[in-house]
Amino acid sequence: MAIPESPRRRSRDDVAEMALHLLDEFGLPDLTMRRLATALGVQPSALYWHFPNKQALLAAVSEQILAPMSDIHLDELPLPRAACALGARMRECLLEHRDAAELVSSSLALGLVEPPVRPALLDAARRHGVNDQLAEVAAEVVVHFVLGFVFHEQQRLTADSLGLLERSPAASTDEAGFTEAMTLIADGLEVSMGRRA
Amino acid sequence: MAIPESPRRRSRDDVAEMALHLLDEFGLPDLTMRRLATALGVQPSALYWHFPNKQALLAAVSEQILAPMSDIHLDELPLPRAACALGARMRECLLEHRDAAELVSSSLALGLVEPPVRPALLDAARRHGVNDQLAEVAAEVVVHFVLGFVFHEQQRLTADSLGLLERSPAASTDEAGFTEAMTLIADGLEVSMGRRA
DNA sequence: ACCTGAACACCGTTCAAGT
DNA sequence: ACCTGAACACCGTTCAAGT
Repeated sequence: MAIPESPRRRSRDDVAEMALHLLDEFGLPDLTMRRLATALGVQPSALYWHFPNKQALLAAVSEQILAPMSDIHLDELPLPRAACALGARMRECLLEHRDAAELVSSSLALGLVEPPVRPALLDAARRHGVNDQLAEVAAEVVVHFVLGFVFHEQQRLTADSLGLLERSPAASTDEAGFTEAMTLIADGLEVSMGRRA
Repeated sequence: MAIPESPRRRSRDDVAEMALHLLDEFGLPDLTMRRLATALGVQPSALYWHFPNKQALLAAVSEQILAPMSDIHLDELPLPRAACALGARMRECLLEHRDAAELVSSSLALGLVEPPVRPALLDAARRHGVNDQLAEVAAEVVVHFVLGFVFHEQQRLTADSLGLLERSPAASTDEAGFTEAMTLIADGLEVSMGRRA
């Protein structure tokens, strides 16, 4: 009398979601198409119906990671403070998921994902009558710095979870270095704004 | 009568040099241990006598790429100008070799290679009586920004050498964006120095 | 529309054994 | 000291065929 389980088919989103899950559990090097297929109860070739290739799949995962970026509200923050806030938020998003900085970095470089912080920063610039081009430069500096910084941070995380790493001086003193660097960038931004005004 | 060619053995440096050559010719994804072995006329397993693993080999290649960093002379340049000069030099080094930014980025994150610009920047700071810690922050910002920027730049290079890329508006307007960003960083550095003095 | 089965052309790494 | 030969345990991707 039991209605036979219809063999549930997967959507594109199901696949990306499972990929993110595997990323957190096993890390980027072990996020393979074959592992992902197995986790979904499917043949590896089935994934190629949903995505043209692995890079496209990884781009979808990148988008998931960066999705929380859009519910930040900067209100009337001036450009330099907005840059700081966006950089900090981006770091938080990346730190939520294992190897996220490396993954997003490559999706971004390949142009498969839109640079985060850019739209919000352009918006903030316009509200305060600041040149678009300056906002573009700021976005580039912030995005690259944050990705590089967190990349480094996360590699160290997995390195000493692996037991390597001779010196591990308590937890990370990274937090302070990060905000200090973001302040430096904000200061530079302020000077540039003054020069143009 | 001919003296038989002694089967020339390879040094560690020979291997790294050939790897750099293959990197330029075929790019990072095609720089495999097997290809490298073939190019050297040797079995893949032979490489593991010279290097414990592929990452170590790639670190040696990274060092070659960054080697020209050390023949820059900053003389009496103040810290912000030194940062600009070092960033620009680092970009030049990276642009000399295909996919260099991606490669160096990962060697650096793994801690297998020493951060370029850092020693020279610390030196410049000391000569001018600037706090070490500020030089550290500056080094981090510059290194991460340059790597991220050039990574992006190089990915676009290989992307449109591959024929992809819908819009290719003449050559790259990257040069201008880069110097502008470095100036922004230098300005921030100057402000920070002022605050501490 | 969504997936299977089977194959193709590769990978990095290990290890006993040779010279 | 430096390398061979052979194997192990994998990869991403394609494609005809199934339902």
